[in-house]
Amino acid sequence: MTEAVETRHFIQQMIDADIERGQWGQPGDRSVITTRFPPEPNGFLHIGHAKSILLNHGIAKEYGGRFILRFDDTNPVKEEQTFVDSIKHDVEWLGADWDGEVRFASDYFEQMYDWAVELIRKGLAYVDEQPVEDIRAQRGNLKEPGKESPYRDRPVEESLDLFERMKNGEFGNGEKVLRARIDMGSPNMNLRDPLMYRIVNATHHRTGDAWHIYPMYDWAHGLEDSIEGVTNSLCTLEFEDHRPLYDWFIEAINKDRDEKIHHPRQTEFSRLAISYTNMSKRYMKQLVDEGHVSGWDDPRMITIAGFRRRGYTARSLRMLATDVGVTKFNALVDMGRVENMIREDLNERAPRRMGVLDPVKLTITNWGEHGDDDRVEMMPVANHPKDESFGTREIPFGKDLYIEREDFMEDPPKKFFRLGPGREVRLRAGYWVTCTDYTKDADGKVTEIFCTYDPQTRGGNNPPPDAEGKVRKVKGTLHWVHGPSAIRAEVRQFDRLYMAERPGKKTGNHLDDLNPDSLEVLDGALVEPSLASRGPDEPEWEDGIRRFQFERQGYFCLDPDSTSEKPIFNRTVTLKDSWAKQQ
RNA sequence: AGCCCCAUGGUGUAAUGGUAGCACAGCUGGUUUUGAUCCAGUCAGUCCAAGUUCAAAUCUUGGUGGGGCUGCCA
Repeated sequence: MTEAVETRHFIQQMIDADIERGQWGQPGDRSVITTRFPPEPNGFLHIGHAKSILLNHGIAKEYGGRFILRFDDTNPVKEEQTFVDSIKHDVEWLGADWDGEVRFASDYFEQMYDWAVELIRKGLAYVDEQPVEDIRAQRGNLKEPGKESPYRDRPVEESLDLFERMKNGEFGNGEKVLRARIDMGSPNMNLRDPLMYRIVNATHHRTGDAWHIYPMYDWAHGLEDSIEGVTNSLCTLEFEDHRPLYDWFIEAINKDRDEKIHHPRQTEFSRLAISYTNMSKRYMKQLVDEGHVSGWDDPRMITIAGFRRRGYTARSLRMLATDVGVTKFNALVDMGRVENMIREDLNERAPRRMGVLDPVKLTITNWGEHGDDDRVEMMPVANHPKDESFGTREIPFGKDLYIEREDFMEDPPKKFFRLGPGREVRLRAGYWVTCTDYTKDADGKVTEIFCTYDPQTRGGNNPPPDAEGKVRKVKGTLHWVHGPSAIRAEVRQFDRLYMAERPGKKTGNHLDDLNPDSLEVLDGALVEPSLASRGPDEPEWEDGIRRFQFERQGYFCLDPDSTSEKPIFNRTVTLKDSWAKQQ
């Protein structure tokens, strides 16, 4: 055994060095470290956001600093209060508590405006009034440099006047913009006199009609970070080319200024990508809008809400975030890893139950040999095979049972360790039974299985040795339910939404890769009666969602659609199945 | 094509000029009243080329491959 060495990712190492050097104040002061998660409230959060949230929150906590939740609400036409609410809920659910009040970029509009005026005064920004097409054409392209706007050198007073009138709502949408005066010949497109403000005459979800101009991302973002004292502005790789602009704006404000504003450090890391999924908000919206899924929280969706409804725990997502690490490499994480994380968590924490998803009737023919056909025996069974603290419960066993249809074969191969004519199996925590007969309907579907039980195997225990000292053995153990006491339930089984590793890669349309069988609803499942109410062995799940392992089947959670008459269970993930793999 | 970024087993990730390690997956075996779990073992890697150096996954140069950038979105 070698010592487990804690390895620190490149961002942690950079922050360590910054602290040592005194980048943010006194050398060695860790508590200044401030991070933020800056979502735009225009949709639901997905698993990729979870990585970012957990990274930012984790760093702030590790250093004893602050983590800020800030809504980047700079585009009134796309943003809504409902998204603010759902995002707050998701961040909270993940366990990423933020420090202080939730912030909004819109709270800083006045300050940003003042700084923009300063830039105009310094000759670093100007009002352009060309049509959008002209501005676009003048930007040039990847090979050719741009051309300067005819308004680039207009007098400062003129820009000042126009900018104020833009603010006052004197112009229509798109009639004028404020641009930074940088370099139309820069090989970095972001530096070709980028827009700072555009005119949007729309009602903002928080500021109402107070503003007619709204700041662009590049101008606004660094200022928001600066105002909040963010030390480390962490974002994804595609913003790498924006960093020079991020720095330029802060420096432009600080130029010729006595009181310098805080200059955060932007660092980029690779976004989370998972096979058989797509993180595109546009794609997800299309799935919802066109009804390919039931909503943003459809358990097949990779939104945080979707994972939650599927039965994933926040802990499993945190484990995943740690597992995938933080790098600049464009990695593709296998969906199997995500599934392993929830298995690992739920294996430890989920109490065990029995439920038969696709039932077939099994009758014990020798149960009532002494005239007591209705006899029901209560069988004790452990709620967790490895953790005694879960305790035990009692489940009823009697003449009329149900087992899983796939656990019986009329003509089973040798390696099939389950039930077949003449074969003996153990019914978990029940008795050993031997199949003596079965019936089929006109379609050839098995309708009922007849067995005898061995009274010497109560609790599923081995029978006593025979005269020669040999103990009879069985290869298989099946789950089952007692018919008269079982609860009828709906079970929703999910498979991956897309069949392609990278949806849409081949044809350009992700819908082409949709899995037509991603949802299977089983209406006639039967589960043991203990599921009717919360058992003493059920953990205090932080989100209140009841989760179980249905033995030999997988992990399931109770869906909010459940009623008192009919519980609905969502299959979170199957158990690992080496038998299925053999097939 | 201009600029920027990236490259270690199948996958993800360490090694910060000095023994290429860990996890997951796979495979083999053991335990097992879940074909689960658990345990043991095992397979498998530095994109290519040149250079610097006693020593290169690590530094340099060139190539190859992948990603990003031409919204009045963020």
